[in-house]
Amino acid sequence: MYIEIDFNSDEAIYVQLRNQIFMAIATSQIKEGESLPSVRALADTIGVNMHTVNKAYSTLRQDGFLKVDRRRGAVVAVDIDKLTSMEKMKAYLRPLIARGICKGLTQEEIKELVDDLYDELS
Amino acid sequence: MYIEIDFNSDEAIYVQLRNQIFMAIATSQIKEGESLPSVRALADTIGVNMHTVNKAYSTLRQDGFLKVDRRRGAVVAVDIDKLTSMEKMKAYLRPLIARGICKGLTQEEIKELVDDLYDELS
DNA sequence: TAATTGTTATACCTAGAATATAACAACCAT
DNA sequence: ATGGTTGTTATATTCTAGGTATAACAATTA
Repeated sequence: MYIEIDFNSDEAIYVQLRNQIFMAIATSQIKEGESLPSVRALADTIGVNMHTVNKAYSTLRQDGFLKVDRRRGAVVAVDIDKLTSMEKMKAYLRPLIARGICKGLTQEEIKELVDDLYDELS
Repeated sequence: MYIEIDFNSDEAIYVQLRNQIFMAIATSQIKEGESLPSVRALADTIGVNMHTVNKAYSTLRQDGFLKVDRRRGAVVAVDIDKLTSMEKMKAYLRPLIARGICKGLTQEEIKELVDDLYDELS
């Protein structure tokens, strides 16, 4: 699993970490049932504190992407709840779509971006 | 212009403000060339500090949504730069799409959300 | 002249992000 | 059984961002 953190970004490290794990799961670089590196190991390889990784893992667990097994560590286990997922996605999407409309992006242009990204990420 | 701030949200006030102005412009509640309330007036009506509104206006100006005229205040003036807008949209969208793919959302389901939101916001 | 415009400056407080140690129970390999 | 590793929790510290509070400025407007 390739993780790259931009320490000059205004985005929190644990958020960058979370997003990259999203992408790793989406692209099947990590598959359902497989283990993630231990919090200490990952913290060491990317050069951040253990607690920063732990926070990323904790939020991923809380949002239904990981389950924690004492003997196997953090294991990919995605809770599928389509209704909730659609609602969340809609809420996240709303300000982005509004921004795009202001900037003159058409409905088709936005959906082309979705197509591009969906291909890129699956 | 109806602005509603959730003071219990984890989202920063100036970000909520920014997003609602996006939506107001997208839905033509405020139109190109029209003035927004003064920073002091808006701060007063929604019950926050002047500088919080000023920060929202400043970022909107920096991102090409407003132009500031000394005599007319903050005026809606959207800079259309489709290439940059598409790139930004793609960057914002990427982690969201990844999240959706993990949760089992199909390409069509996501595009339906885009359709719904585009209709709602234009 | 008096009031309002965005803007800037300064100071303060609080919460969140990140780091640093340290310890815990549970597990596993040797 | 010992030693090392797992996630987790606790405590403390530093730094930054968000928000508030006054105050002042030049430019504009009534």
